[in-house]
Amino acid sequence: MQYWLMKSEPDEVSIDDVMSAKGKTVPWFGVRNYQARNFMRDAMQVGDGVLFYHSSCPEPGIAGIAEVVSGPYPDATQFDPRSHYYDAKATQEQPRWISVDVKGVRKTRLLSLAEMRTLPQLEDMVVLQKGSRLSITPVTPAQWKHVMALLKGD
DNA sequence: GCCAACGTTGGC
DNA sequence: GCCAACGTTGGC
Repeated sequence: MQYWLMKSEPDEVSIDDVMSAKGKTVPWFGVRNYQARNFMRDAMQVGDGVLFYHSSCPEPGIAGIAEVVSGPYPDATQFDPRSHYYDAKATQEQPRWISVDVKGVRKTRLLSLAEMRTLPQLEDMVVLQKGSRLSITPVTPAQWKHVMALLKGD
């Protein structure tokens, strides 16, 4: 059992989109970075906890709690020429990119990036490190607990 | 829109 | 394998 922070642009998939999706579950598509892909492929397990983070938006920050509900499988968008995420070098036989399914647990108040940066308990979070751009980053149990406590009831 | 930081590509 | 050029991310 591990914990992750996963970034999504709310214009594309917001926490509200997840909570209103069928089964509150969405495929995590569009990851096109090998490090992030490898986390999904090699480390993530069903039941892992996810901090759902809104990025590239007016108020970036943690917007909800989710969980991993599938193992890795090929990301369908890599095969779709009309998709923004199309990858001509990917084939059905040899896919390059993968998805996992993520299920919304609950929407929370926004724990903004600015607030996160004020919390000493979170200062070592990978996502807060200078220059960190990875869309999927590990979260320690202590960090997870602290965020859960902060968002309890919100 | 700016720009720092990082990732990828491709020539050599 | 090196590394310059270019592309992307993402906060501000």
